[in-house]
Amino acid sequence: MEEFLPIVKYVLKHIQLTEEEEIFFVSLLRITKVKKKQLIVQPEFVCKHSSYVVAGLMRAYIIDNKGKEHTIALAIEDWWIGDFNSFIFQTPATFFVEALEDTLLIQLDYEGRQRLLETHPKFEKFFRITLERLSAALQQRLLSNLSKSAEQRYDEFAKKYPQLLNRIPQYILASYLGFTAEFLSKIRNKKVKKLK
Amino acid sequence: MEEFLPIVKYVLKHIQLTEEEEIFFVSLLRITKVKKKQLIVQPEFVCKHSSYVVAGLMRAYIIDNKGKEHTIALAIEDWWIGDFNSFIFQTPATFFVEALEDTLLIQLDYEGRQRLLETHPKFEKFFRITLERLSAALQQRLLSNLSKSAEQRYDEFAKKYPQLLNRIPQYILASYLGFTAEFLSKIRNKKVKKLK
DNA sequence: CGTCTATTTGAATGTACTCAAAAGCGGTGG
DNA sequence: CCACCGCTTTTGAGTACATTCAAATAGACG
Repeated sequence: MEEFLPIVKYVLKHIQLTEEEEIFFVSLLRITKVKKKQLIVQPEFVCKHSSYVVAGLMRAYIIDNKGKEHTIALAIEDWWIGDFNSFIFQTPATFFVEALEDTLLIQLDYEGRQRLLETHPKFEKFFRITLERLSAALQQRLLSNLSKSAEQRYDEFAKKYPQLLNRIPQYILASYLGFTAEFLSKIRNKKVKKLK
Repeated sequence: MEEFLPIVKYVLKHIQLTEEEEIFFVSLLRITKVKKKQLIVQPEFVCKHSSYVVAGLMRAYIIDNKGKEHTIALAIEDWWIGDFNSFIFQTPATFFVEALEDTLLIQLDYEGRQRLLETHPKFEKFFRITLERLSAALQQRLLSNLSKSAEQRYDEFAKKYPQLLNRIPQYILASYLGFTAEFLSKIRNKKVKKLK
């Protein structure tokens, strides 16, 4: 049970659980270890699990029709990742989900989630709250893309996730922020020069 | 009660209700009529209601530090609108929410929603499902902004919401899609010329 | 109608992209 | 432990997509 502690703590932040509820919840989970560069979701296949990151770093991305990657989500410790659309509606994925570092995941599959919600409706509240936060974050990111320049978005990210800045390859960060790796390099270079 | 039928139908799409539940839910609602250009939310004030559009058209937008408007959401019949962050966390709004047409709203205030969730946990499921759909839609829009050109985004919108195309002023549509009104005009002009 | 707001048009500009090549860096095997 | 290979980052020149600003035109509403 020890190994499921992080996710249980996460759930307890949002709802209270009896011992029975906790045990049932944990019984639906499984541990998965993935190595750097390994894919856990890919286009055409249905995304069967929602994955909670215990340790490590994951990302979800697409490849557009020009062959360019666009990072739709990043997830470090205590975050969730997957192809959201594919998981919720159990339709073929459009994203790749890969490990950027060796990563330890705790996974809940779709059937498990369904059973959990049917037998323990208390978890509806848990998912409702986490979805509120997800929606709020997505809206903020959209707003940022609509109203800010590339450099402003970079600064915003650097301020919000300083610990991530040196953990993610720059070409991936660029694809997350919505511009090219070359341009990110130029933004950084400009900042270095300014400091002198 | 008649006037609350649209919203009740909307809820019934996602969860089943007993007569008691339906009556209690409706007791928490109120009808609001807003005229074109009228604001129902503005920055600094807390967004107290979640608004369901019965008839008409609303939009949520911000004004950035250069004085430009960015439309974060549009809502026609059978959609919800508000300053999501402000409503969920009951913090000061950052958006304006205004009517683009004379609009009939049904509103649920924050306290009402809280009471509803506390006394009728069944509604957790309702909000969970609607939030799943909201998140999925936001993610798709973000993806579109990350990976597509202005013209492609316009085409996508035109295909997805043909009925909205001639109902929204073009400068607002442009601010929703993430480019300027002038550029939208040029995109449209180009299309007209191609047809000849 | 007249006025106010929205759309169009054009020229100049800017931000970010493309492509290609060089430099840097990190891991792996000999 | 060093040399090499592959991947990431940097650099620069040329380009493209989209913006800005200003003025003209078209539309909507009282």
